[in-house]
Amino acid sequence: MYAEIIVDIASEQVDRVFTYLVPDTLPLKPGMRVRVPFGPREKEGYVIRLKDTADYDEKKIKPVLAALEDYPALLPPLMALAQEIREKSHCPLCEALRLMLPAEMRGGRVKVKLEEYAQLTISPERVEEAIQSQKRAPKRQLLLTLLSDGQAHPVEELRALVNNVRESLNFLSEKEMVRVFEKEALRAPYYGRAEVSSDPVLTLEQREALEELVPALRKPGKPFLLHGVTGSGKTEVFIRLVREALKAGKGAIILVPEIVLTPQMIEWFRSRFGNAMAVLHSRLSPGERFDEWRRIRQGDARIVIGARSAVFAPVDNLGVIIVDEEHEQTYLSDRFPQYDAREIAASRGKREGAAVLLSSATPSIYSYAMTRRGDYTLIEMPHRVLDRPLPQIHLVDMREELRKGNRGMFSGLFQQKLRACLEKGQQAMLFINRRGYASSVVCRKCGETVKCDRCDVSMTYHSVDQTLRCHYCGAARPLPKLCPACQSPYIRPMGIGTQKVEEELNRQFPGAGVIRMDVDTTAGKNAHFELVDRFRAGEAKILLGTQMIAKGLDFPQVTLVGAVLADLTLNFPDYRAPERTFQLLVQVAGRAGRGLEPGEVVIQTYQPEHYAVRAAAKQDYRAFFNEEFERRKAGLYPPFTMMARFLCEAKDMREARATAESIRERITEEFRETSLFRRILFIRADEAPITRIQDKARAHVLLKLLNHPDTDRLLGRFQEMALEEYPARVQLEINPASLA
DNA sequence: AGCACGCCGACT
DNA sequence: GTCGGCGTGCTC
Repeated sequence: MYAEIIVDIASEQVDRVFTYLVPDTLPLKPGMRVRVPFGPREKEGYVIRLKDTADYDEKKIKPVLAALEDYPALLPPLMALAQEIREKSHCPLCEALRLMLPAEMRGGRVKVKLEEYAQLTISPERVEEAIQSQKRAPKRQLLLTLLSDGQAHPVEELRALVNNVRESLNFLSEKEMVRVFEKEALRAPYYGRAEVSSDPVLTLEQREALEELVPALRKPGKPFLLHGVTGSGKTEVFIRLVREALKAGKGAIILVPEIVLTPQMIEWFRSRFGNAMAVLHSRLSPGERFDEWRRIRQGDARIVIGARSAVFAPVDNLGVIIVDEEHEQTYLSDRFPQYDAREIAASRGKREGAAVLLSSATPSIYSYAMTRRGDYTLIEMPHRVLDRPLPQIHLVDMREELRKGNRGMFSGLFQQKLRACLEKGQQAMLFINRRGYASSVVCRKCGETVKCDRCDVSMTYHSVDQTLRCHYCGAARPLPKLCPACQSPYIRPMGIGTQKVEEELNRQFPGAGVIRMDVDTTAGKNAHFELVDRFRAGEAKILLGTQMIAKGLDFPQVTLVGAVLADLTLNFPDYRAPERTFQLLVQVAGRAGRGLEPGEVVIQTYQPEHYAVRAAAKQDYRAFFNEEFERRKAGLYPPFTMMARFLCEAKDMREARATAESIRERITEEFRETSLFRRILFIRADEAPITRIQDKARAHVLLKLLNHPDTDRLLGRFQEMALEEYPARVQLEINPASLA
């Protein structure tokens, strides 16, 4: 018997199967991980296929050395999915396969943890007799008493109750009254005990949504898009749908944007499903992640809740994949191989016969457009549960404030509302989409901003430790006293970020208590949970934060929400800026009025007439969609077109530019005479907006293409070009999340 | 990805 | 003479 094996080396040159001999003693199955000799050394590999004959010189064929697990780590549908990813993103198969496994599993960096247990071997009726026989050994008597229920007890637990437990156990196991054995232990991530809660009564909208969704568990079809306003009870729909899947003997995957942003989602699920649920996200320890993965693989956990990569969780007999907050950018992978978790969800759904449900209060333009085309089925939930009103939204024109002589960061209206809110003993949330203290440090004499010398982006001032930090590479250095460019002393922080707002709140509202949540205050493993818990407990009245407070949080005591400066996202040089601004403002506003008291929202902006801001203030998704859709059609933006970008990184800009230039020329030459060329709306080679990141010079070729059924073929050709030899490292990106 | 094999410059 | 530079090519 022979096995076709992919060796775990991420290189185009070995991206093909190698034939190995399967020893008779080794029961291999496709999907198993193995250890094989490869050239002069040993490597890990994946069994792709077993076969009876070899199509390679048999004298050269070496045998498989060992299996790394006694079960296939890769399920067949996930192997097929890896093939699909290889073809789509033109990466070596082994890199696609790696997506399906916890990273630490490769190279044997995590081991199965074993735990010692002790259990009676004698029948329960004979325990009393045994205890009597140990009259002169009270520790053995105690131990026998503890074990008298016949259950297996962890030795660690017994150690706390009995001194010298080892000695007594040794004696009792020699006398064959007790046996000691090892069992696999699972390091389960634990976030405090979940209360077991009962089912709330469903609203009419929730029931109607479920009537449409539940049949799809048995007869999947098109993906669904659930458009429900904030607070409409989408989570309860997910829970009931997952329960129906379980009843049908199937599993479920629930994707959330960034798991640490939605501790409540986890708690809701945990309180209803307990240990049937596994959690997968980047903040788990390697051991925890591996054990959660194994619980899923073994079928002990049929429900998986997790971030983007959980879409590859080894759930057998999958019933449904839910993508919550489907408009979020986090579903696009930023690492190679690039994938879109929503696309993968759709592909898995189709391949494995599972229902696919995308959900959002502010669907992406792409997904909503798909419902218009009939490719997705739209389900709407336009009302909040218990008929709670949507919050009242006030738009404040900050130019007007300036004219009135208010040069502070808070408008008069906001100050007044916040004061009233605090006086009533209620809580407020404040959103500013920039962390740190100030946007940048500017020299007022020469106008120079201090930039990171490795990355060419402005550094941000952090007042806690008086440092400048680069938000791209994390480099930190002290605030210079003199301008690096002109040596003048007139250098100072400009603009606002969370830290500066925090200072201002503490100054204007002393005693209210401010909790700040941004990447700087949530570095620790449980920092999010702790901050959220402290705010929920009322320890502070104001929660201030970046976008991480905009989503998924549910604080009934919050009646006021403020967006300090809505324009920050609006002014990004990106065609998605209006979409992002609209989504963010609606999500932020949705944090208000989730309890008994109605909520109010104050949006401060310099562009109150902008359609994204206006639509957000009216919470009118369709108005926004229609306007944005027309704008994209007129401006030839996605989904009508697609962007392709060849990012070229090299030691110096000359090399990076030369590479970009030669790619541009090759494309122009190669396609000039073909019909494909007419679909290229523009092609441009240029330095990237951020010219250096981590000391690599960056240039790119940007292409805008009209969509067409054979666009994939064209992209395949581009991909081949990107793989050729250049002085710079080249990466092809399709519809990149950022053009930086 | 690694590691061997292989063909040309400055050193005990 | 030889030690070693890293360019090309192979790994079942």
